[in-house]
Amino acid sequence: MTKDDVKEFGDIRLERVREHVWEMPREGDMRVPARVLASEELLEQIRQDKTLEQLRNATHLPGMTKYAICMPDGHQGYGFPVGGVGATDTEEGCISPGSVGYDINCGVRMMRTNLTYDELKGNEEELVEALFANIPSGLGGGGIVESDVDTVDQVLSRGVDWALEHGHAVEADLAHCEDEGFRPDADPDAVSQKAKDRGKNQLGSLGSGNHFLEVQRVTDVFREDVATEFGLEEDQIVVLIHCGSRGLGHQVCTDYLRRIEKEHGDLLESLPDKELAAAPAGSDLAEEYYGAMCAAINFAWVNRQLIMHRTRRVFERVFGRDWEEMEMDLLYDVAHNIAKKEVHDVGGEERELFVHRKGATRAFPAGRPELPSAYRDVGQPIIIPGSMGAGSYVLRGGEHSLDLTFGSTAHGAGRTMSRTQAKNDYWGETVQEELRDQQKIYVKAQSGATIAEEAPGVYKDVDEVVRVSDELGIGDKVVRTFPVCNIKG
DNA sequence: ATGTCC
Repeated sequence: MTKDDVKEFGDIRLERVREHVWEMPREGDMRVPARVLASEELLEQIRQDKTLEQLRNATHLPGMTKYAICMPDGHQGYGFPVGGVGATDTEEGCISPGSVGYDINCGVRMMRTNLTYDELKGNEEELVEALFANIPSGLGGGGIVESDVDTVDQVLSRGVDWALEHGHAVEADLAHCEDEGFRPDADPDAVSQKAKDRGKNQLGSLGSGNHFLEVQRVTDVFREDVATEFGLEEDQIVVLIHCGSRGLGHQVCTDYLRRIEKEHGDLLESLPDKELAAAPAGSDLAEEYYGAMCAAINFAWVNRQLIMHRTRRVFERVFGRDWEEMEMDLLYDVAHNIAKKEVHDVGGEERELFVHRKGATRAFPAGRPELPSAYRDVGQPIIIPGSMGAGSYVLRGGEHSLDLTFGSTAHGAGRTMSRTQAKNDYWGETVQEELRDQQKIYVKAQSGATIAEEAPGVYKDVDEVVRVSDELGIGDKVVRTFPVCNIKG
């Protein structure tokens, strides 16, 4: 090992295993080593906040298997880093709400169209206004569906099938969603009344922060054969939707963190950070949290489904054609804040694990039984949103993902500065005008502050994040897109 | 992320 193969950041030591793979050796009470998957450039950003310390803390969780992993877009989060993957044994391990995240099943879906950028050009203002007027966004209530608690119960237990029954989906939408838009382990009774009350008027709403809906055009195709399988080609218009489970998921996380802290204080005492609070596998609370989390996952899938279906109607009005004629079909929907029971090979043994992916995307390669038939032979589509000035990527689950990351890759570009800092450095209206005048990107938001907080300059280089994913073979580049219209909270 | 503290 040469000097360049070792990095010392305070008391944290990283050793280069090979290109883009850094290992934090096991020491003290760490149960396993940790790994950071990053280029030198991204590692230099990752080391700036508490990410590495949080990653080390995560290795203390009971039942942690192989290693705790930080993705190339990793940054500091609540307890467990955003961009973190941790797999714990479902019998001897634990489940940790902070390692899933507050926004349960925050995720991304992409819808294709058969429109080209040339056909859309000139209609950007009308389209962005129509989308903004018809798709609820921002903090607080107001959704596409104004429901009651009974309806919320149906959504929680049935997922996208509920949307299908009520005319907000077609069969093909279910077939092109992670888990077919339905987690059977959902237990609506484990979701508090308060959480349901928060969710009942938020079904079909974007929310705020980094959530958005973006019309994009495909600018680059890297793997022609896979792009063809995904129905993607250069100059095609696509729609990307990024949002989660709103107040409902947030309340589920809050409720269970509080209960777990109280009822499993002994486990809490053994952890280096109280924010990692976890329920031991097999305990009543672990079961309840898993059921509630799965219910919140279903809620988020319905949320994205309602927004997508409404988007079809908006396009119909703006372009004067039926959505079916514009072939507005769902490519795929991926979750990036989730914990799931999955079977993985660990040292030659098949084991069932809770795979916590917090700000990390499932990236299963061809052949995994969980994949829908459309993608079983090619690998799952992965959608990686970048900033509103940079564009996004579609990847394909890479052949090394099961070995390296429990079948996971990055989830986005990752912030480089706080929201407070961003508001000091940027002015929303200026950002909006520059995007329009210099890049022909039309942005409309509820609040100028949100535009400032989400200015392209506050994000890491999505190209660099994706390059690392591609070179490691965990998620392979398929196409790149560029923003056309963006609406947000 | 989030009715940005019950």
